Order: sequence, then C-alpha cells, then structure tokens
Amino acid sequence: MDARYEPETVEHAAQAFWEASDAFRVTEDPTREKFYCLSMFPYPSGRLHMGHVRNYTIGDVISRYQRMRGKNVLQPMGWDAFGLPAENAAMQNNVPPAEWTYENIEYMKAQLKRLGFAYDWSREFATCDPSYYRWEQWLLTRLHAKGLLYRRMAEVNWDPVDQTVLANEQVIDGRGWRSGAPVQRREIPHWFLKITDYAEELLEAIDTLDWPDAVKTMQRNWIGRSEGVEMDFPVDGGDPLRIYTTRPDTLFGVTFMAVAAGHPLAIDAAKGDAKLAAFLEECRQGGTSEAALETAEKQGMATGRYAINPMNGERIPVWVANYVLMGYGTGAIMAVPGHDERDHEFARRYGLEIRQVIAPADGTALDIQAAAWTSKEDMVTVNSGQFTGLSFQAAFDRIAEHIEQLGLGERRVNYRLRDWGVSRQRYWGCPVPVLHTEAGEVPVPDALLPVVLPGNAEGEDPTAPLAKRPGFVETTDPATGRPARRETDTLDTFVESSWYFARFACADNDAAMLDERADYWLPVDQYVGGIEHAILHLLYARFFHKLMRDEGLVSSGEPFTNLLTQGMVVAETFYREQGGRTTWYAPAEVVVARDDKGKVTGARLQADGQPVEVGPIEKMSKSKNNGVDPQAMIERYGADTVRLYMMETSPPDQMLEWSDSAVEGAARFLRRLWRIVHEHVSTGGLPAPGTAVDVATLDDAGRALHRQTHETIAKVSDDVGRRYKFNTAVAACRELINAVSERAGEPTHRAVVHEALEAVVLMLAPVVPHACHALWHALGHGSPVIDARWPEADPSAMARDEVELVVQVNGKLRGRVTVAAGADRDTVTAAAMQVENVARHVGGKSPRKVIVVPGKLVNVVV
RNA sequence: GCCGGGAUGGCGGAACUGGUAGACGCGCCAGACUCAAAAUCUGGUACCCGCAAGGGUGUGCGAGUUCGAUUCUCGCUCCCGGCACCA
Repeated sequence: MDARYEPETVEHAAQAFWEASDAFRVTEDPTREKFYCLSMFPYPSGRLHMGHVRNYTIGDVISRYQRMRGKNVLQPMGWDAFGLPAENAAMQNNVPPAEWTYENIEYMKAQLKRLGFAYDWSREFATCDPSYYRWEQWLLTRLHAKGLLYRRMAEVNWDPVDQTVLANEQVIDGRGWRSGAPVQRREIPHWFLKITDYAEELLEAIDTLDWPDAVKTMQRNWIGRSEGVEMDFPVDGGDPLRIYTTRPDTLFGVTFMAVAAGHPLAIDAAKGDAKLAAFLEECRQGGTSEAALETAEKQGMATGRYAINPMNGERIPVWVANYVLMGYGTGAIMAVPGHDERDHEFARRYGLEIRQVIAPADGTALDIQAAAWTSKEDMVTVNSGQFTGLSFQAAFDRIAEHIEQLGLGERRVNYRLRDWGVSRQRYWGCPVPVLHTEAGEVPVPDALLPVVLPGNAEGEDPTAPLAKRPGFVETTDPATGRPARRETDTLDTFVESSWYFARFACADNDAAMLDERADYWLPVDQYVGGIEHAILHLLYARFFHKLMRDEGLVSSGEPFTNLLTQGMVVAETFYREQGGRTTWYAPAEVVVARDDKGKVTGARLQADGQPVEVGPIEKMSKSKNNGVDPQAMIERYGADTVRLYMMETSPPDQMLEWSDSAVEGAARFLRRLWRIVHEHVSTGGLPAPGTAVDVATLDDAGRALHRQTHETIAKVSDDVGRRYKFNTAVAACRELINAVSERAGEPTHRAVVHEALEAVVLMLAPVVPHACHALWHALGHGSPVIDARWPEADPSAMARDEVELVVQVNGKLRGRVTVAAGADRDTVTAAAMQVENVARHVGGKSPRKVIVVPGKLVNVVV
C-alpha cells in the first residue's frame, strides 16, 4: 500500500478491476431477493452537470449498500436521446442529430465510468436506437386497436415564416424564436393517448406509493377529480345549454350563463352579430400560453340569447366569457356571482345581479355585493325555495336527485387531466407507426416494424420534418399494394421515457418488447431523480406501466415503489452592474474577504482586484455563470472526493450548496483515512479476516472504542437503510475515525482499532468505493469490498455498565451524574441530589417533584 | 389566490418518539513543525458577563400546553417550490 493517497491511481485500479470482472453485470435469480435501483436517465446534452453527479451518486450509494446487504441488485443506465436540443445543435453546426447525439453519449458515458457508478452497462440503450423505439411503435399499434391512441384536431403554435410547428418553449413573447414572426394558432390533426381512461386508477393508486407527499399532492391536483352535476338549461328558441357544476347547492343563485368563445352557441349567435363575431375572434388571438391567460382580464359580451333556470323558471342571459374554458366540462357554466369569485368579478364588471343563496350556518351576516362567499363548510342554503335550510351535502344530494328526476341531467365526476397530446411535427423523434391508405388510417403491421427514422442525405436539411421528406412519406399499402402515405408526426419524447425502466429488464430481447425478466425486476424498488419530473414524467410512466399491464406484459400495477427526489445543486453568485448591464463572474474568479470571525465582508475579482457584488445563492446555470464543471473537479480531486462531498454536505432531498473549500475538506478526510489505515497496517501484523475482538482483554478505552464502533454501525445502517440521511451517516463515520486516531498506534488497542477501521471502510464503501476497494485489501482481505457483507452491530458490545445522566433543576441543566445502568429511581435521585451544583440550586428546599427519564436525565422541580 | 415545504452559530447542517440545542464539516483565531510556504498536527470557536468556577440569553415573531418545547397547539412574518380562471 502506498503511503500517500493518490486518487487517480486508486480509482483507475478499482475501475479496471470492476470492468475486468464484470462486477456489476446481473442476472435474474429467483432464489435471491432482488433490488432494482434506478436513477432518471439523462438527456445526452454533451457533458454531465453537477445535478447529474448528485442524482447518480445517490442512486449508486443505495445500489452498493443493497448489494452489501446481499440483494441481487440491478442498476442500469441509458440515454433519453430524442428531442429538440439535438435539432438545435444540428442547425448550428450542420451535423445530423444522430451523429451529435451518439457523440455526446460516448463522452458522457466515459464521464459516468470515471465516477465509478456500479452500472450494468450490458443493458444500456439509447431511446433513439431503432431496436428500442421499435417496441414503442409495436405497443402503439396495440393501443391504436384499443382506441387508446387516436387522432383529432388540436391547436398548435404555428410559425408562419418558418412554416413549422413550435414547441411552447420556442414561443418567446408570442413570437417564433428563430423567425421573430407573431405565432399563430392553427388547428391540425394530432395524436392523443387516452390517459383520461386511467384517471381514476392513477388517482387511487397514489395512496399505495411510498413517495414524498409533495409529489403525491401534485399528482392528485394535476388529475383534479371533482364531483358535480352535468345538466341542461333550456334556451329560448334553441338547443338546451349543457353545463357542469360542482355547486348544485347554489342553483337558485344563477343570474347569468357563460360559454367559452369556441362554444357552438357562441359561434351560432355571432352569425348575425358582427360585434360578437369580432369579440370571438379577439379571444382566439390571445396566446394559449399560461402567462397570457394569467394576466388576462375578465371580458365578455352578451349573446342576446336567454336560458331558463329549471329550478325557478327565471329567464337569464347567456354571455360569452373569456374565462370559460372550452376544454373542461362542457365549455359552458352557470354563473353564481354570489358564491364564485370569478363570476363575482365578471358580474361587477358588467353590472349583473349578485344574489345570495347560501349563508354561514352560525347566522353571521355577509355583504355578498362586496365579495363572493364560497364556503362549503358550515353553510346553509337560503332563498332556495323548497331546498332552503340545507347543508352543502344535503343540498347537493337533493338538488341533484331533483334534476335527475326532471331528466335534465345527472351526477358526474370530472377530471382536470386531459388526454396526452403526443404528436410533434419534428424530425428527431420516434415516428408514429401509422399508414394513411385508401382504406383509411391503419397501423403498420408488426412485420414492417420498426418504422425507421430516415437518415440524412448529402445536402439535405438534417432537421427537415418527416413531412418534407418525400422518400419517407410515399409508400404502399401492404394489404393492397396501392399507394399510401406514412404518418409524418413523431412522438413526444416523454413517450420514450415512460417505459424505459421496464426495457432495462430485457434490453437484449429482439423478439418482444418485454419478457418474463420484467416481472422479476419490476417494480423499481428505488427511483431517484429531480423533483422537476414530479408531475409529467412520473404520471406518464405510471400510465404506461398500466398500459403494459393491460397488454399482459407486466403484472405489477405501479412502476416505482419508492421515490427519492433530490434537491438542486446551487452556488454563490457574483456580479457587477455597469451601465445598466449586469455581468456575472464565476465563483472561481472571485476572492472572498472575511472578518476575523469568518463572516463574509466582501469580494473582489481576481483579475483586477476590484470589488464585485455578492449575489444570491442560485441554481447553477450558464446565465448566472455560477456552474461548476464536474469534470474539472474529478480531475482535480478524484471521483471519490466529489462523491463524498455530495453525500456529506446535505440530505439528498435538500438543496446542496457548492463550496470549494468544503470539497477540500472531503479530500482532506480521505487523505487522513488513508494515512491512518496505512500507519495501522505498516506497524504490525493483521488479524485473519473475521477474527472477533477478544472483549475480555480490553481496558476501558478499548471497550469504549469497541462500543463506539458498534453504535456507529447501528446508526449508519439506520441512516442509510431507512432514513436516506447519508450526511449524518458520513458524520458518524468521521466521528469514529476521530476516535480511532486517538487510539491508533497503541499496541494494546490494535484489535479494536482494526475492527473500527474495517467497519468504517465497509460503511463508506458505497460512498467512496474506489478508496475503500484499496483500503479493504490493505486491511488484509483477498476478496473485494463490493462482495463483502454490510457490518452487523453487536448488541453486547453496545451494552453499558454505567450511564451518564443529565441533571436539571426546574428544567435547567445544572450538572451530570454517572450511575449504574440499571439503577432504580431512588438511587438515581439520591445520586443527582449529591451533585454540588445541583444541591446549590435546590438550596435545601424539598423537591416538589422529581422526573427521572431512564438513561437520559433527572429533573428536580422545587 | 390555492396546495406543499421551510426559517437553528459567520456558513452547510445535526438533534429521528417532547428530554444535554449547535453532532460532523467549512470558515475563522491561536499554537506546533518549517529558513519559509504548502501539507499535516494540537487547542479554541452561539452570544453576553467572568481569570476561573459559574451565571444569564438563545432555534423567524407573538401567545399557549408541559416539570421540560427546535420538536406539540393557535395566531402572524418572511423565504422556497408547484399549480393557477378546471366552474
């Protein structure tokens, strides 16, 4: 063993060993307990960023820990490879998206290997490989047959200059990002996946998941289940107006109706009304973006039509209102300004009647003209004819029943969740496997799958959408031999990432999408990734899992049993304002000044020595110039230091603040650990592996270290295995090393020092696997540490003869006392009263009460 | 606006079930080694008073429950994240 810790040498040796022994390749073994640990696979953008490093280190620590627990651990890695950035890069550099993507994959794969992650690379794939998306296409043809994949008209952002569809993020301030032309809304046919069929199941199953509450709540809100009534309001001289309401208890308070600008009634009414037609057109112009809707004021116009409130026969005006959404419910509402804030705002603006029909049950008076009162709790109906005097639930039930009896409508559950629009009119994606033949729309037969994305011919625009590639579009109907056209839409890249976790189980199968191995590995036991995927990716993946289950491909109902969402990696920012412009400086270019207590007093730019402003701590980003390149850190300190820093600095679900000097501290610890082990192994013989410490021969100091070793094992096992608190686990290891360094070199304590060092090396092996690989060998072990078992805490080692208790007087700490471990209450109390400082504070008075918490404290109340 | 999470030394954080607040680390201060520096090692480091022993204060703010509250309850303030006209 080298006296000096050389991370590069150590890490290359360990990685070479793992590679040569195929250490992380796994096969299915029904006799062993499996553990499938998955980190969200990356988009191959070019280089890893710190967020990736954090994500993958967390996953790797869990995987390596579970392996040491004896589980059959699968930890795969792949590439979420389709998507817009490849097209952008292609346009900038004139390199085909595929080439750019595969080059990035090669580079990033080398980076991942350099970090020493325990991946089974034999299962690697990129989603842009035809061998992957072939099965996606195959599944889609099955879904098409079931009606779960269907086509209908939908609005898109259309760039009239570039003649192309734009993604939402390509629309900047209502203009195309490249052309600068105002974006138009255009209706074109779109493919949809019918996720709404699964809304109820997706909602109910959330309760079964061991996920962070924040994520579960977000998914529940996204699905947005509501119970209400769908019913008709008769219209003078027209078809009845069907509306949806969750508040049938307020039906007597309806003073107008409102329909969306796209509603048939509005369009019909506009036929003879130029002003109304102009208003509808204006509503259509407004952007589809959320930002536009957010700021939009409530606007509307009367249609001249009137509806009849079936509850009381009143004749009420029908308005068009821009706050009514065509895509939810029926695109029409009954407006109750007294008890709905939006309706209230609208009514005030247009001078419509505001009427109170519910009131606080305790009789409190309300000024309903000033503000809407919307409570469902502690309310009672008023001014509601035969339904007056009821609670929300009673009014809901009786009025709903009444409407059902009148044949005007029925109770109905609605969801906010919409069907998933999966069409993209772009090149770099998975082609939708459909042909348009003379007989209509038909799925591509299995034998003709995959529909391969065409490559790029010389001189061709490498990003031209499929519709502009005649060689791709024109084909023949395999059934008739007659001319046919291929579908030219490609799929949203979220589709590929919705089932990749399953394909890892059997990535080499070229005869089926999934096989029986999927049921061995699934569901994923631990999924690790960013909170930014809390809704879409995680919901779509759950949906696809159910689709695959209903296709008989898997038997489980949910894909991810346990979810860990890691926090962002953030860093300090530094800037200067010059002439109204802000220039951001990288933390590495800045020297921070401190006072003699360590408090930051200012910062100067290294280059010119002049002050810069200290900005807020923010997520690492190019715009704030505060990113730290993992590659540079790995080259400087080695992978283990970076891994250790990431794990010991914050709990995984919290933000992690980057600090160069704290990274230095992690490096220091590894050097120290190395040196302590080196001194230990070079100053005497080593016990045979597995030799137990002879407790009988230990003195007090030796017993204390022996005890601390086992207490640390117990704590770290709990922190890593149950709590996922890697920061406190590392801290406990550091404490044990601090204790070891006090005993190191003492011949009488050699056995307990050896035991402690072995425990630390085993417990840190998941975090700093390379260093521990070398140290484990140095401690006399022939087999590698990845095959060692996680240490077990020995309860007898942790037993204490004596315990130190804290003594309080009136709840204030006044002293300490050491008593026998099993001492009874009276003994403990007596001992506590003898402590000088305690006696002084009790002051001879007789205690009113003495509280004894065994093993912890004594509180004397006087 | 609604939903979720949070606020602890100069900084990151610890205290898991109501029981020693500040583990571990960073930074800072002092010392050892060194011609010097780096590296390493030792000690100190919440704040105030005190040579010390010790005392007082202290977990965003204000109340409450309790022998005892960072932890529980109520009412605020601020910060972060998500959703946002879903009838």
